[in-house]
Amino acid sequence: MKLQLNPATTPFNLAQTLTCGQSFRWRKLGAWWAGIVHEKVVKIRQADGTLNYQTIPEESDSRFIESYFRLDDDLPEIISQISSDDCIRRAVRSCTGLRIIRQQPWECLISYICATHKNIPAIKNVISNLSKEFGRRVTFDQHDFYTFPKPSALAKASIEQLKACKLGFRADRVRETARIIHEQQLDLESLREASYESARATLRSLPGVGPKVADCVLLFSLDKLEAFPVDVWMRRAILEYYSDHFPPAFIERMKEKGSGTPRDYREIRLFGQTYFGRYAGYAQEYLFAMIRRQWTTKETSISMRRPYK
DNA sequence: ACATCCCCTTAGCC
DNA sequence: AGGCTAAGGGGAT
Repeated sequence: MKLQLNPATTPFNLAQTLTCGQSFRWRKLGAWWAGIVHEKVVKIRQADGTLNYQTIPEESDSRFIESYFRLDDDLPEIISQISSDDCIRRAVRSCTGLRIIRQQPWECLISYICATHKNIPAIKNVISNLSKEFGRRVTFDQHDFYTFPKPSALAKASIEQLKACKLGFRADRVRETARIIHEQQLDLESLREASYESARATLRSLPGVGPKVADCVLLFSLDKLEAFPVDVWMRRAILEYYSDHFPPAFIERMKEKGSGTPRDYREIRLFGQTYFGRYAGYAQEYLFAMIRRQWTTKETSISMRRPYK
């Protein structure tokens, strides 16, 4: 199947979008990217304005891809809304076409509960283990893929089985959350219609869901583009680019403390949301991508690279 | 090689 | 009430 995009009205960069750390299920197979979306294996590649893709089982409706990659977001309009200064404009320019992915809430929720206190490679590893153990195998082009486990499968799993997937202390939280979703005490899809604040409060009632995990699930799966997740990278970005917007004492504390308190979290989130506006989540993704690139290419100032002693 | 530190945090205890 | 701490295991340096 083929999807033609006009770069002027619908800028999109597939590789950028798949590698910026928001989803953990994609892998490179030669020139193609392959992953699982809504129980289907998807193989996709981009040549400028053209997206080529195949799915197993066959899906003829292109809205499936358009929805997953949020091609319905008016990115030029969003970018103009978040462009509060030169810094964010530079971030946007450096990863043109980066889009937020519309993941499935259930998978997104479990993924980010598992992500607690783990780096990206380790998160991918756990999600892959879980899917292999509790998902369904689908073979495509001689490669094995596994669908994401259903709530019932994780609810029924033993703690030992979950720990064997390298979940560690997250095992209880994952199983308990799975049980609540499986028993339909909480309907994730309905949160799409709720306000940001109300959906956030509901998510926070689940074990393993703190402010950061809630904001990630809201942004990456529940269409709450005003969500502004604050993690260690966002704190580094704030320190590097936006320290002028905070009291000096606050900045000093951030430099010394690795993690920060729930109050600090709220402080930074509210800054992001008021400063960048209703598409703050997009600003967060662009800043996130920029600070990570700066960090890995060692362009960041020396003082920034040794914030914790 | 090898040690040491860090990681897209949460929850439970004072 | 808010600050401190423990909690896998892999990756980076």
